[in-house]
Amino acid sequence: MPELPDVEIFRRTLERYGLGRRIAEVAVGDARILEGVDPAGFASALQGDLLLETRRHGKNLFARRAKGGHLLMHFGMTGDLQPFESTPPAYARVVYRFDSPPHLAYVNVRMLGHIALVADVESYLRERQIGPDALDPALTPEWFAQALGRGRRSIKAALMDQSLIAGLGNIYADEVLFQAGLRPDVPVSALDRPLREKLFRTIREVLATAVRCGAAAERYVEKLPPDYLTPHRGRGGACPKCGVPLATVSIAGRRSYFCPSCQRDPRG
DNA sequence: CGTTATGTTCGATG
DNA sequence: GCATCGAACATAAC
Repeated sequence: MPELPDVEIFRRTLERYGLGRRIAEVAVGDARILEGVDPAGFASALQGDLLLETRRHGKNLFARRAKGGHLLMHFGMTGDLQPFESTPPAYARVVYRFDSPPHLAYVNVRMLGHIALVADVESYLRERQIGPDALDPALTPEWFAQALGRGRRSIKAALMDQSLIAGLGNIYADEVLFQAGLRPDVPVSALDRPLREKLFRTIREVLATAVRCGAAAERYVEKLPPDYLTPHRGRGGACPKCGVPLATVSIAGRRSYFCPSCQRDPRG
């Protein structure tokens, strides 16, 4: 699930159920999800701690700790953050129990994400070379047009590059390009300034819409606007705008779905 | 058994 | 240096 809109939903879940409540007990179901800390150290650090505020940056979720520093959760491809009353859900890798229910479970089937304790958010983002958050209000179309650069790489690869702009993954990069009417395999060098600025506005609009719809690509997909590509990806889907069968192409090792009729190469 | 999946990283290669 | 590609990680579903 977790791209920016999904992680934003997780952030709200954490804010609602986890903020200002004393952490009574932490259970690590699988130590491999922890980064830079062992289960005992992780549990004892958080036991008796309070989470004071949340922050999402791209696909990363941070929570500031009363004891100092931040809890970081990254969700990989299959992560989730779920409240529960008494029995943790399946594949709960870390369980945070408060003094009373509801408690919170970090769920992750494929274990591709990670959880860590970080001292400073800005340093962490710098070390990992994570670029500005895609919904950062300070970003402008002019900035994006410049940041895209002149390289030969495809626009789809650029949109998924977290060091350029953080938050888009395979699903939403496809959605943005669909809404912008651009083929995913167009090299960034083929995009002129007006196209770049339009693309930036589409990024903001698509992400904001997905967040507003409470959209996690899988569970809430039916709540997205009817002309969104996302619900039609896969299994011989058709374009929601013109009905033409979707085409696919492999870019940066990921499958891209696009409408061969609605999405164009600006070079013709 | 093979293929695929919402992410990231690393080594090899062009 | 830049960009792409495949593999790796780990697990389930078809």
